[in-house]
Amino acid sequence: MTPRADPLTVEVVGLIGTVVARYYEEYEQAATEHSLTGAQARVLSLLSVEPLPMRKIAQRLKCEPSNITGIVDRLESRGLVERRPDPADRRVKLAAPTEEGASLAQALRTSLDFAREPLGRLTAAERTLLKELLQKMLGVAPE
Amino acid sequence: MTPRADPLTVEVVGLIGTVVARYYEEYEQAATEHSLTGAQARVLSLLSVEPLPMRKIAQRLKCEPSNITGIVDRLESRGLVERRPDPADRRVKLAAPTEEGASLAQALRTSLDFAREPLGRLTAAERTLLKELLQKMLGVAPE
DNA sequence: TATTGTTATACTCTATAACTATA
DNA sequence: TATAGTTATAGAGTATAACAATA
Repeated sequence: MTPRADPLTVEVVGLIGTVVARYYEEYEQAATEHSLTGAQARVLSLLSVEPLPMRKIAQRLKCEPSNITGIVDRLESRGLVERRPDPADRRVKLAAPTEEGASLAQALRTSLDFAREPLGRLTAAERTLLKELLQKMLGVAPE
Repeated sequence: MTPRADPLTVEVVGLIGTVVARYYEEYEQAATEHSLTGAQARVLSLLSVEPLPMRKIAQRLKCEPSNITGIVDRLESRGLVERRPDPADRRVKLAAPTEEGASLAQALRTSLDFAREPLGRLTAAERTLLKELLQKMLGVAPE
């Protein structure tokens, strides 16, 4: 019983597509301004929250673990990330941002103005309403 | 005067990020199910609306025109797209979907259930509200 | 035996620059 | 001379398969 071709749903889907396209463009642009590819920026942002095993990074990015080797290699060669041994399991390598990597991740977050600039057009009440609608749409428990 | 670190805005930005990630995953998955890459699916979808000169495709995808040559080559070698001369300008080649390409584009649209399935969780009134909020956020004229 | 990370390979996407054929 | 499309090239992301080290 999902809504199909009704004009309202089609229009909302189109709007969401526009949001997605704009978000992606701005993300890529922000990454490029910091001399990172999109994939590198995503990995660095992920690691700036907490160091992760290579395997976990692949799971978060939904790609094969073998790809992560190259991405982390490039970040490491720029001194933004380092590989640490995991004391609990010698097979595991934990990727962690260096100080420079952490501050670059911070700068990246700051320049990600998307949704902050457009959200400026909404009042606080409207933002709250949007939050609730997106939560319901995504099936996220409000609290 | 854009809202910065207030918790509400941060939360909405996070939700939009989730929507974007989910949309992209589902788009890539739908493309893969039809043995297309994401880029090929985007080009084919674009052409299914109307045939376009190579140059225009690049503008729409925001990439260099030289990339389009290869993408259209691959679609053409699978019989999904053809290059037609433009009667008005012999430099121009119009890329257009074949019958098979058009029906594949249609199938792709149908399997893009994102936003249709999640939107099913919203009532018609809520979808209208979401539409209006997104329009205001994107600076789109309501009509 | 199973798992972690890596290597090797092949394909696609990407930007840049140089080329061709038209305009 | 300018523009449309292409080719050539190099770098990056991707999946697959096979490998070494460790569990």
